[in-house]
Amino acid sequence: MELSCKSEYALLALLELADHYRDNEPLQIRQIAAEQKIPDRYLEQLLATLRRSGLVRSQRGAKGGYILAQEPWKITLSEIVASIEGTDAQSPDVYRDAKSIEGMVIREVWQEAGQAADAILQKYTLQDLMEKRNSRQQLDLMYYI
Amino acid sequence: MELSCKSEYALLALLELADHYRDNEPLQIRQIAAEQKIPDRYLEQLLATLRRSGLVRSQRGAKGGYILAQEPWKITLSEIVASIEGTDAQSPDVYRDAKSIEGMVIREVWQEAGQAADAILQKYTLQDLMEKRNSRQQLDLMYYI
DNA sequence: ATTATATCCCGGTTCTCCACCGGAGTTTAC
DNA sequence: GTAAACTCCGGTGGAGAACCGGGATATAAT
Repeated sequence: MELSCKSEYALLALLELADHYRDNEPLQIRQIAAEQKIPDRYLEQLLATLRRSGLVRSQRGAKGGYILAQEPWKITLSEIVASIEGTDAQSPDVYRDAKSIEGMVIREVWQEAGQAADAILQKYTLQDLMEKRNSRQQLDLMYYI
Repeated sequence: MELSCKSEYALLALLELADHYRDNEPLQIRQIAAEQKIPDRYLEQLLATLRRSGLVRSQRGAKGGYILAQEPWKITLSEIVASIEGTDAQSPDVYRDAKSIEGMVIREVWQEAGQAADAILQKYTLQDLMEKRNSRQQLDLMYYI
């Protein structure tokens, strides 16, 4: 539904990391930020979040940076947005436990809609996004010629 | 995905209006707010939004209030949340800012997920919610006996 | 006509999250 | 040991959510 800057930045960064996954050497924040036009200080926070979720590993010190913690075809978009968007540990819903029946019914429908959206995000991996992008680039090239 | 207070309040209020749809006389904000435990001054804003979207009609003055503008089985949850949550005055995609190819691919997947969620909300009407609630109440009664 | 009753419209407030910046500390390669 | 990178901490500005209040306006009943 809502595509926040956070999620898009995170996806772009992970896509960049996926591109260099074969190199087996870390990519620095600065490079990712420059390549994808992301404010570096902000990207740093997002990568820290992704690290805490185990999607990315970091190496400190000189020649350090970030690497994907798993192969690109094992990371789904669902995991990414769950990591970045939804650390809704506890919502401040004190009054929500006074659950009317209508409230519960509404919540169930909402949950169903959320699961439908998540099902879509689960069937796409980083690898899929890369391939989608590559074939798109191919298409653009064809039109250019 | 995210179930905001706004949407839940609006749904509860419309459910209340649907309950009294046969009466053909308006329900006041105060009554809805009292019945569904909604802050009345806030509910007023939401009903104003729903009115501007044509989901609800209002009658001013004494004996005034709100009535559903359409039959309960003609109002989908999709319309409701679109009215209340989304003032997404969507501009034509042609004038969408020229982003990177990866940005476009990401946006397409996001759109697909959003449409999947909206499809769920489209297949439920106010009438459906009422029936869901009624059968739920029936169930609770059975357990109570 | 006047009045009681309701919506309508204009604000303001508090709070949280987003997007982002800066500094000080820590780890590591060289 | 120094430079290069991450790590942690806090802070800012803006937007929206979730409210509250006052006054203007419309309408039914007297």
